[in-house]
Amino acid sequence: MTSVAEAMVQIRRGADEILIEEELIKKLEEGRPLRIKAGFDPTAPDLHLGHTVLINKLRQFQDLGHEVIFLIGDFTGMIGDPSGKSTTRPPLTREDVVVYAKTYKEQIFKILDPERTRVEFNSRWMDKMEAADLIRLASRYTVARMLERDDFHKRYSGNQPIAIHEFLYPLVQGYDSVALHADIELGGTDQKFNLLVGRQLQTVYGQSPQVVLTMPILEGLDGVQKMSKSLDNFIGIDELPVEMFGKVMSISDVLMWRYYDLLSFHPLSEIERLKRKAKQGMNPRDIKMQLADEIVHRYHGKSAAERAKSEFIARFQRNELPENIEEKNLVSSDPSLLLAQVLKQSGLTSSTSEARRMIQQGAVRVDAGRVDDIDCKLRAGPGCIYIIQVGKRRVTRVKLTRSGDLPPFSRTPV
RNA sequence: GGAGGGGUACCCAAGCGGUCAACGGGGGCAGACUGUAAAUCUGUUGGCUCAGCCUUCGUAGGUUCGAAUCCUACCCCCUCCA
Repeated sequence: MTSVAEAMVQIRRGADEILIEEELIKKLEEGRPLRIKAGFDPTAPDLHLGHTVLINKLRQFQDLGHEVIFLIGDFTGMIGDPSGKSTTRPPLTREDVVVYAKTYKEQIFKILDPERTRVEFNSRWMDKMEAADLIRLASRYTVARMLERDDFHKRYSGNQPIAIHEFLYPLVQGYDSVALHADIELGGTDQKFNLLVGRQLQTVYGQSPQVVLTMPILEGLDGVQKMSKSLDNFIGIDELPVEMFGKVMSISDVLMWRYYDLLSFHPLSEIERLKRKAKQGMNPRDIKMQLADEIVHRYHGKSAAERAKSEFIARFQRNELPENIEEKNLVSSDPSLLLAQVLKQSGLTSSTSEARRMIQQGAVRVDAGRVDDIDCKLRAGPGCIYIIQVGKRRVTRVKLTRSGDLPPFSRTPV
């Protein structure tokens, strides 16, 4: 068994804040498996690296012998966590929640140990709560304290609406800790308020208050905003190895260190060594590659990571075409089709207007040759296959046939 | 319940009868430079059968040769008073 002091060193790594550390040490000294709670909104079905900062920490607690309670907030999900949001969120339907929750369950065990994970749904106790109980719960907190919360405060003073039910979110989340007798609750720094409500409610209900541990929020690919699906700045743990590798490589050098700090499992000394090397002139690109390698390896295995890396090098350092190019079959009724039409119909651009813009801006290549003629047409017929690129990342192999060339039986039956 | 302010493209935000597919900023996309980095510069950012045409300024009507701009009704948001 790891000593308390050693455990504390591990637990502190990457953590933003531990409230209150002395209490945590006391709980650890009791020597029993602690109940570690972390709540998840069943709103974003696909886990991304942003989520893993927290989940990795949960895994760490499991490795230290504690019990993780992965709480799916299916009840609170119907409210929608107002944390960090500047607008009211529409309540989810029960059906949505069920679907999302299922996806979560399928994905977390890529990181967590199923043996030491208890998956809970807060509807289990919240559904039983009666209106009177809810009112009693609500009476434990004041509006003034709610408005202390940064996001509520901003919205309130910024003339943005706050619906009453949003106040219930922190209360219910806090009550979950009561229902679960949580010893520790983990959350992002933006959850601090909610986690503290849990402490207070536990005290009110005669329990010893949970220790609150907050983890930093991981910035998305843009390096500024929180990683999230809705902002499309995420790296999903389910993504293809090549995609994943490429996305890591596309982050900025500054962000790379942030990712190293929050995502890498390498010893801190190793990361320090890399930082020194970078200062001495090592190409940050190569350091980034190590990171990309580590992350892809973690979710897809060693060989997939190696393949992703070599493909990346081939594609972007040697400018070769990717190995697997998507193929599209297009049919033209004329002997030739406008390139702009081809771009749109193959899905390389979302509209012909965009296609024309891309051509005019010199972003389009056909069989590796740049085409900037807006009136360019591609011949259609047997054997007319083109490799078409738009920008650096979009590539498709287009097979262009004439409708007359099609054998009769392949026509769509009426 | 009363009084006032406001709803413009992905976001913020101008415009207040024609020159508006709509200034400016952010973000996005593309080009140059690179390390698919950052920074910088440039272009672009409703759709189409694209030197032209069509649909957009909360919703629905109306006035007018002509409306994002004026009128009417409705919906939504905010503030203050009660």
